[in-house]
Amino acid sequence: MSRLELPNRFDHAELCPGIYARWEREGRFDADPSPDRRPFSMVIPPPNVTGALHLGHALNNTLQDIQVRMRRMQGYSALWVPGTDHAGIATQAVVERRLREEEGKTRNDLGRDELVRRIWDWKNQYEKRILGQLKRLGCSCDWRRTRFTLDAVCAKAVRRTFFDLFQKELIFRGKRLVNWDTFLQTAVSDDEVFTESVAGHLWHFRYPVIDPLPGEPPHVTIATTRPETMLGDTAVAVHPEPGRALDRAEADLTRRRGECPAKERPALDDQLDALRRRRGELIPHLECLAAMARRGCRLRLPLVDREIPLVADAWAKPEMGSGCVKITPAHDANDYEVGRRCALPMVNILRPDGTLNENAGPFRGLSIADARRAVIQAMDERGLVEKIEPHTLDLPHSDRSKTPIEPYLADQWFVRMAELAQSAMDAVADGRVRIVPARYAKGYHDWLAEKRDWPVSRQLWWGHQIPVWTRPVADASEFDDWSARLRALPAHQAGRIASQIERPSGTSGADARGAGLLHVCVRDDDSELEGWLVGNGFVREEDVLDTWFSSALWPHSTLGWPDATPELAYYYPTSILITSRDIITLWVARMVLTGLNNMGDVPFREVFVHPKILDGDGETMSKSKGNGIDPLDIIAKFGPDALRFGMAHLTTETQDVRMPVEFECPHCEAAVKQTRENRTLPRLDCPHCGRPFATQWASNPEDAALPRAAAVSERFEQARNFCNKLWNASRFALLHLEDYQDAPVGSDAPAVEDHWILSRLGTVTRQVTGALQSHQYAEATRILYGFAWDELCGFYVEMLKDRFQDAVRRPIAQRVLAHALDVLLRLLHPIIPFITEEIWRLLGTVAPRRGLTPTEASPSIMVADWPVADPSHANPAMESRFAVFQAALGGVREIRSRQNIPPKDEVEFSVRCDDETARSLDSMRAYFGRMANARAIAIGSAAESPAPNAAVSLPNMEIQVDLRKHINVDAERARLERQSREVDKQVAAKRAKLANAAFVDRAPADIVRRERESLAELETRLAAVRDSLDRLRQLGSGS
RNA sequence: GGGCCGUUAGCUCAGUCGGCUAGAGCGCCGCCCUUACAAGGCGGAUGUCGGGGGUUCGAGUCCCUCACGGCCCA
Repeated sequence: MSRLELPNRFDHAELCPGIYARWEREGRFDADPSPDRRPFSMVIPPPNVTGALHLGHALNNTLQDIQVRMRRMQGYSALWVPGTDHAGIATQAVVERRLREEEGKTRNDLGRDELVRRIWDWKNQYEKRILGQLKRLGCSCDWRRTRFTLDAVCAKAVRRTFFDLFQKELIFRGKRLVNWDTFLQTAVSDDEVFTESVAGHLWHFRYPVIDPLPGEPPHVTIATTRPETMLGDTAVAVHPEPGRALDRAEADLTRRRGECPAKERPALDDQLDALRRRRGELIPHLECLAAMARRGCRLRLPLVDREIPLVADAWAKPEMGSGCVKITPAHDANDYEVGRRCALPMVNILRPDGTLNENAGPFRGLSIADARRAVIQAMDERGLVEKIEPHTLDLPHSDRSKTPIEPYLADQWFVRMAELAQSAMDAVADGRVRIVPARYAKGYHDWLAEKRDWPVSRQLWWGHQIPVWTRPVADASEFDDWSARLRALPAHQAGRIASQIERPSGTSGADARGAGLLHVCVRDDDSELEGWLVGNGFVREEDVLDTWFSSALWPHSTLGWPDATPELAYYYPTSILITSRDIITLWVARMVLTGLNNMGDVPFREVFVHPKILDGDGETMSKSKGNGIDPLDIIAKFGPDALRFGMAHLTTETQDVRMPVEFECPHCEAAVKQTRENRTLPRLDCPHCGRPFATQWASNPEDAALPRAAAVSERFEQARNFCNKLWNASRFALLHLEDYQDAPVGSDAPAVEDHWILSRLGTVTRQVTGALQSHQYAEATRILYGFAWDELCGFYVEMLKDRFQDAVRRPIAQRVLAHALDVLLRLLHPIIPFITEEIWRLLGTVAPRRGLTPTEASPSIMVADWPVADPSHANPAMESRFAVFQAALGGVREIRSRQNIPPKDEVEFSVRCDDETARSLDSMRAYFGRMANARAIAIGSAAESPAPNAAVSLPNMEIQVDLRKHINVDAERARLERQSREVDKQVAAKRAKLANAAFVDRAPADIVRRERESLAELETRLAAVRDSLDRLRQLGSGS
């Protein structure tokens, strides 16, 4: 398209795909190790393939792209590795749900291979969509290096890591209580669990005492929120020293009462009263029970008719419930610990699907809910229910299936965290990894400090299958025998297999010494060796690894580890990780510890944590709430550059950002505010045009047939308008550069405004570079916006319009303009890459050689040099001269506007000021004509006041506009009176401040001096305003 | 219960070392289709900086406290 017929809008929909395709075709995103350049590298936080990207991803990836584009321009070999995450449990859950809904089948109907194949199909579809979204956003990833956490390269890294940790005995298998999702039938980690308060009951049950001695009660009472778990009870606990424990509880409460605010006191008083009542009623009874526990008293567990001990353990709290607590080690985390302390048996009563197993006796086969009802009824029939109270409890739920979690005793693989966690803590503590903003380091540290072993097995089919083969061994000699056979294998000598023996744990009584399970871990994919193991009775572990296990390796697995690739040598550690705060522990911490373990070095030097995007009500956006925005909807409406600029603009140091969401009516394009009420409705009627439209919730055919409204936000309008402004300023430049000739721009020839814009350009370059390098994205956009809009467009371009009419002054104006635009485009490019590339191309057609010392422009702005401020252009004197001009111009414009003088009518004005100011303004006289349709008739200390006039008093000058033709006395008088009051107030405040001896004595001298100057200036101004007012009054009374 | 964060114009947000006569965008009001741009230009109005206390010559900024909201952990 010719420059002359450039449209007045940048057609992003038309142009962006082609621009992106050209970058890709020309290999602009590709990065390879190059010894002569510094490396910059970054791995994408891999979006999971469960669904499409949302606005949070748009923010995350925009910031990454800004960094990598800037670094590339700065001459780094800048690599951004893209990829996606297989998100084991989430993706399998989505595919299984569809399978059930669409075909009525379960995963077992399909079998492992077929289910996994279907999940791959899903993955392929969504990976394509996700990568497509990233491209639409403009991301400059090296797509040749796209990875997937379940691909062959990552698989190799996962297997090698597992093997290494296994060999170091940092991985082990054991029976542990896990969070069991009975719906998905897998263990989930603590991080995949959320708690929700649920209204329930507290059932008080009686367990008969076997052969009570005289004076001992015939039964003990326990309270439970989960009655069905009594089938798995293996003890009842009472505190060993109930009296003392109660004393401590009371002392604690008393202390809290002393420290708490007054309004909480009554509640604590109530608790204290209850405690004291208890002491009288309960303690003798509990002391008796404690004695019974010491003598080895046993109870009869009703319904399953099992003898269980009464044990003494501090977990039983005398201040709570009946003072006794039932112990179900296989189904409660606290009870599990009691079970271990007291060597209790652990009776599992659940099958993986959440129904009860044979240990539940007559209740076998029932679901948990049914069993609960049946247990309550059976206990009631036996007269063993003492009472039932309402009770709210915090019930853990699976984040994936939204069903209640059952604590469940299962065989699991764990990563031992003690040393690994410590290494990751040290890396942040000593600054090898810097977390920005620093406050997030605390959460990282606290989480790691718990050093909780990481359960890594998942009972899923979608994921990295654990590379361990197991067979039972009956005794020590059989173990020795197998150990010898394994040692004889060549693979063993080559260090490619490792073995561990697992002894049964948690059991008591049975002599398990010698017997156990022999686990063999195989380092590499080796069918021969695996065949040998299977042939010798070893069975491969069916479970797969937690997704985070593979994500934890991402910074080095994507670079080819465990192979010693050139990429790994050159690009590792990566320069920075940019991510969101919710995965600092889950992901960032784990990357640090695996990086240290596998590579001996941290995975990244810096972690930048960016804000989260909330909706207009301050809630997190999510698909299930219906308040999310699809970035593609924003791109369709505003363009990728506007989305990116908008994202950068809201990335401030503080935490989160609210983004009011609105539907865009597909009929009339009116914006309809999204509210808590309407955001989940399947259809809405547009309040503007009255016609109905569908939302994402439309499901019935009638609703779904309606046109769908996109969810958008007006917060991108500013950014879109900015792009448009830039586009049009560039159009102006291109139209006036037709006859551009490159030549060096000397230091003498340029005009005031040239010096000014060059000086400002240097400042802006310095500020923007600093802001982007320190992740102050909002600051960078603010500086660029203000400079481009107000200074370059609002002043510089306006002032060139006259010069362009002048053949003598035209060439230098063209050169400076071309240069200024060139620098501005480069500074903006990382943020708004598409439009800057297009303008760069167009600029190249008229001004291929540009700059103050002309050089050939690069073929793509992507490979142009990042601007560096030239200190010799810094010109504070010229900037302050210009500021005087801007102020004077503003004064004239204000008077025009106040007086309602038609723009076509020229006005005359004078400026009364000191000589220095007069010299500054004198050189700018001509510009008042074009920019304010005003003509200066006098400038200087002797400038006469035309009469009548309207005046505005500014620092060091008074502007007076001749109003003989225009006077609006009332408006002028009102304005001056208001101004007089304002200035008077300021003068009074200043005088008071300076009259304060403490201030004058104690404040720094230059502050005091500035205040004095400021007061003098204000006083002059006040006098001028009053003077004008007096003259106006005379005029008014005379007319 | 513990931790982190927020509360500044009607809305969404800046405000770095305490020196402020507190800013931006949107919205609002007035004028203008001026030959780059009406997604524009020029001008204007709008604030108990959440409440209270303290430190200081001086507090939006530092400290304490209360209220409300959000997030994380238990």
